[in-house]
Amino acid sequence: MSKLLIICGPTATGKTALALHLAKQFNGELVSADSRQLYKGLDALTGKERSNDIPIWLYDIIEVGEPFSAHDFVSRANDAITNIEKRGKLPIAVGGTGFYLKALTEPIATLSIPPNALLRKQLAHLSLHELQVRLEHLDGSRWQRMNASDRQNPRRLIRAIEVVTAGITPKPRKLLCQTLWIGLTASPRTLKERIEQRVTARFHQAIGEVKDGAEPVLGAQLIFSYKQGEISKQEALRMWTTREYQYAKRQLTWFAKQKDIRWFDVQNTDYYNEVEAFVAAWYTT
RNA sequence: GGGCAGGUGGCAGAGUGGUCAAUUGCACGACGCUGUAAACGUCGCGACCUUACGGUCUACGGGGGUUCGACUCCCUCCCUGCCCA
Repeated sequence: MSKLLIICGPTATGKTALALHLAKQFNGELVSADSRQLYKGLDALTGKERSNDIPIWLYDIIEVGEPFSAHDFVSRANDAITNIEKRGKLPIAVGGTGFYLKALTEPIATLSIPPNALLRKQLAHLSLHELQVRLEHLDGSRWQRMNASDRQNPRRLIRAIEVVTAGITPKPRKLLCQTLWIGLTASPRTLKERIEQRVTARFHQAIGEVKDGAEPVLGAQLIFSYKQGEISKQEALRMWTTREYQYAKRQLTWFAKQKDIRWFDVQNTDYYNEVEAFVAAWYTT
């Protein structure tokens, strides 16, 4: 059975660096599972890391403003994985977008129901309450299954109505791979420090990547404000760091539910060797 | 030294006699999320007790006063900003 190695975890833990290292050890190629590194450009803003000899799939595949969904990700990632395997190499999915990784490994039936632009446009005018009533009428059980948070989330309600309206749910394509999940983590304090360092180091280059502040990436708006002279560099850095750290915590919340992840603390000086041994044991069986 | 404007919870900033442990935003904490996921949403956020309903205490610069009752009114002191000297 073919294998897929997965490296996940919050931002700024060195996932890509580790993945590249493992790719060299185990003859692999990377498949990025990051919803922002898909964008062309924005290297500093999204913290891309590149390699001269290891290919990284799914970097730089869309323009800013171009729509892209988890479904698109699954389909392109599957193609990449197939391609890598065909050449006898080990695919290594690496990234911090938990939903993408989950969708890739546990195919989701309704994911293949495409967005209905017209419906979305109509529903966009409705109030939260109207959306709730609409969904409850259309499919009471679907409404019942939603939790208190999602019931108050217009985006979720609209998608639910969209799914229910679409009716038939095609069978998802099952990923036939033996997966190994590796998570990188660190204490909150270390995480914050690493984020701060990273953000500071990339600030200068990031300035050049921000045009109007509307780039769909953390920090873009702040950097734009800085360019406009509205806030100081120090403030911009501090706020960007805060945003990134908040994001890291959301990622940790997400991954905490993923029970099959084997976690490694990046503060442990020997973790590269531990990961290598762990992967080797799985890879050679 | 004189005049004016202010001092409210980690920060910003509402509140101007009771319905205020105090609107709101940020930060912070926890969480949810099966086609926007670095997005989107929910909850909590003085202390203590209670499974909960709820209760007790301490708080709106310090002190004093008026009042049944003050973050809100009065006096005084301290501090900050602006203006005049």
